[in-house]
Amino acid sequence: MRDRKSERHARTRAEILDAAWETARAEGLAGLTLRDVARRVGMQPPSLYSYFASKDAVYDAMFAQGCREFLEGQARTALTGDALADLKAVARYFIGFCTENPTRYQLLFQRTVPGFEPSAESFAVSEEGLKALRGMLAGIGVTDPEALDLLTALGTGLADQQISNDPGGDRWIRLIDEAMEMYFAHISKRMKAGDAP
Amino acid sequence: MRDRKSERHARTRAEILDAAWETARAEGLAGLTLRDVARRVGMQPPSLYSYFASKDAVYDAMFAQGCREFLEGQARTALTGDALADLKAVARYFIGFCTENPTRYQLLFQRTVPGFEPSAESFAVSEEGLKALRGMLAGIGVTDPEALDLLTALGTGLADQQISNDPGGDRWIRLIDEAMEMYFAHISKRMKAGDAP
DNA sequence: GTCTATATTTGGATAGAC
DNA sequence: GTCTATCCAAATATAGAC
Repeated sequence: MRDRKSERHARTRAEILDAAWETARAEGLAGLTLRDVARRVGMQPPSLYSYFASKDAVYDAMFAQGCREFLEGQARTALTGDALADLKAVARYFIGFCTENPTRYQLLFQRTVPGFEPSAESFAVSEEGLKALRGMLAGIGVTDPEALDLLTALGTGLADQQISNDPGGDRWIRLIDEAMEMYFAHISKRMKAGDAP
Repeated sequence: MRDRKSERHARTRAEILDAAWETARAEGLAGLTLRDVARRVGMQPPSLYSYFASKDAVYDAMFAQGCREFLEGQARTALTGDALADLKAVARYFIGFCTENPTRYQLLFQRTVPGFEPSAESFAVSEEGLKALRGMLAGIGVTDPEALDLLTALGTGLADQQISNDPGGDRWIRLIDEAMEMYFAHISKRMKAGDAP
């Protein structure tokens, strides 16, 4: 039988989490306060403690949610089998994910929040996301660790510049395809050189 | 005649600034407090106000100092006239500058400090640094805006990954030369294609 | 210039009534 | 579960003595 009570509890929890994201977006991730979150959901600050044990627990829930969103979106990214096309698709997904919500990007990929460390459980979700990404790239044929590192640098660089220097625009998003063509040409040449040195 | 008083004042100011850097490195940039800074220089917190009008003024002085350091290091970067070699030298300088002091990197290039905005004066110093960088790259032959954007993405991406995922190591620093070779091959091809489309 | 004392604000967290 | 009342700590900043 359905547990109407815990359903309601979960719903309210989700509502608070939404409010926390809005607040973080407005005030900056480090500037998040429970007071602001409470005001946004129409509660008094102490009432939040029925849903989250501490402010850090809120950060942790946001972190876990962000990781899940990353995984879900990744599962929806359709691959064709054509290496270059798939490389572009993965890059577009990753950079799109980062730029569409810079606050989430900051929480997940940069470590700039005061004293926050994700819980072991949340961290496991995060690891799963990275593993899935590596799996995708292995399917494309990118398995060499250095080639992978170069690719992640390119991806985060494009995302970071877009967020920092043209928020809301597409100045670096426009360069994704060109960047992937450059990268693909490079690793193709490297592989050939590796076959016959 | 020398003004011993103002010399002493400047010296103490510099000492406080050093302490602020140490504190920021230890507690995180956003976690900087005047209490900690004061303790580190052996003063009571209110005494700092003889040297800085506010906490923001401390951030601003740190920002300006970082920009000056960037400029000075850049002036010392010797170029040879060989485009690829110079590209590598500039990249090594930039990424070295970022990774050798992640706190400074965060203050100058990311915008993650609570409510801090650099003053107009400090911001001007920052602009000068970017202009010098652009000038250097123009000397190498990189003037196309999109080629420049791609290069900055590569540079910040390498620096960012190095800082975030291998602090103190050289996992991405090792890739600088390869990345610049990849980039150079790409823009060479592009230029040729542009000449005879 | 430096100190003590203090004002003020802010924000996380708890106690206990309803 | 939610509220009011409150505590406690931290941190910026000011006033005024020395």
